[in-house]
Amino acid sequence: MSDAQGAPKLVKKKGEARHEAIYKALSDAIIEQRLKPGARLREDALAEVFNVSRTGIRKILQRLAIEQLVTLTPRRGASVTRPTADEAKDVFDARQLIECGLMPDVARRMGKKEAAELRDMARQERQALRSGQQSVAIRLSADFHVRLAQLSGNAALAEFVERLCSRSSLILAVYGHRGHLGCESHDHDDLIGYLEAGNGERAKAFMSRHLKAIEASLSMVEEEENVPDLRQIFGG
Amino acid sequence: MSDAQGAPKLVKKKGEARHEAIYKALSDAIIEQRLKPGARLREDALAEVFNVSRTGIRKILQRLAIEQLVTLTPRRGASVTRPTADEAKDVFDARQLIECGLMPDVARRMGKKEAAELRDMARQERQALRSGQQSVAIRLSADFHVRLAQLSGNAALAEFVERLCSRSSLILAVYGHRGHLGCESHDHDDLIGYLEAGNGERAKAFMSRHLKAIEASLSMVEEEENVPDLRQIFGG
DNA sequence: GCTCTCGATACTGTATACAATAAAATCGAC
DNA sequence: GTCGATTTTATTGTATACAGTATCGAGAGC
Repeated sequence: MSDAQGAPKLVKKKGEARHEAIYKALSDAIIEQRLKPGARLREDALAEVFNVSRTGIRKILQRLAIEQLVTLTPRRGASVTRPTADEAKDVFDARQLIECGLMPDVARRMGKKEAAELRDMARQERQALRSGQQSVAIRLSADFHVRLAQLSGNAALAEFVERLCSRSSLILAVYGHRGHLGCESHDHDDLIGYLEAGNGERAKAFMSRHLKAIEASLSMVEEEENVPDLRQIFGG
Repeated sequence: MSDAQGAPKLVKKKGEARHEAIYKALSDAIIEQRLKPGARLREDALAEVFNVSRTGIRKILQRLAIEQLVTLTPRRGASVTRPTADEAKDVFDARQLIECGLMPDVARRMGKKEAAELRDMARQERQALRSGQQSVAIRLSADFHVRLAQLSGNAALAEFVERLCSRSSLILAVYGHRGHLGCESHDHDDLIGYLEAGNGERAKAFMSRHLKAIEASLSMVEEEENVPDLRQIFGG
């Protein structure tokens, strides 16, 4: 899993899949902070790096804009969204309401297979953290929360959680200190325990503390911006 | 308000605003069921009706697809989404969780000005209902719920409610009987009363009953599809 | 030396043209 | 007469070319 999906490899998949791959490469790069908030994303440059025309790039940028990972300024183009403190508060309040509210349903539907899958995800996350890949760990943590929401069986809410987790990753990447990661090492394992025991109310309370702890760990200090080298980041 | 924004008037607004107008015309047409679920939306036809090139239309269709008002099938093009019963359940469960959870915050921030604005919206809704414009009333009802969510001060959750209300309108347009509208005549006024009195808990309970009542009023019978005449619908 | 204006440049916004593919219709065979 | 294969057509996917606009730099005036 080392440096992950680094280079898109210029594989000539047909249509659909190619765009999806570019989308994922971009969103991962943003979430893992290889593309830092404020970085401009020029259509020409991206088109060249990924070997597609600007048409396809624009489609992807628009999607990322709707998910609020990039900001689309009318005649200035796209740039990686720089989340504000207010937005951060809204996002974590929303997660508090939705994710906690989902826990009873998740507990009800949690089976052996699901629990095993979640434990595996938690394990991968710890491993990334141990090997110093903090930003990768942040993304894996988000994946965990999303998978959890999907287990509730409500697709609409799961999608919202997915959006909120993406934004959270961006927020964590910007405002989280190095060394003090948002999700404590064993929180996720403890949570799985409560859910597997069918104790929805306890899981709900635990999730609430868990999210509060993440939010409390943020330090609201902004970093400076710099010009990104797309070729280096994507290895194109 | 009669036949509303029927023809886009071919006004040559510059760029931004033009697309926004087309987007609104389309989403309103879908929500008010002038474009029925399953109706195909051909890019050429839309481009001609709205006097823009396919490029702009595609952008708008993609946005509508993300909001799940239209369904984008890979090489088949766009069609108005036909919500399933499962989706309807998810949407109303999600509204139950989010909108009810928001009521305490809304009650806390509700002032005289906000209450007056909401009462005016409720009045317009009743008026549309009285004059037999059921689908317009459905849209106005959605606007009311969205405005309410915005008053909570949480932009992220307000956006989610907006999405859920759009989908609800589509669901109501499809599954609601004629004559028995989702939102009862005075429910919204009663709700404003509780909120203005600062009684968040009571408002929360009332909203819960309100949403349950809407969902219970649905009859899960599907209608047949037919080919739409875009020129007639948009008056182009 | 500073600021304001004018020009060049770089980038996005939009349309159009071309290629690819899936649905439909027609023709032929059984 | 019906089923199947092939051609035709309709519609989306993609790239490219052109136009418009904002930004940056240079030069002149104060």
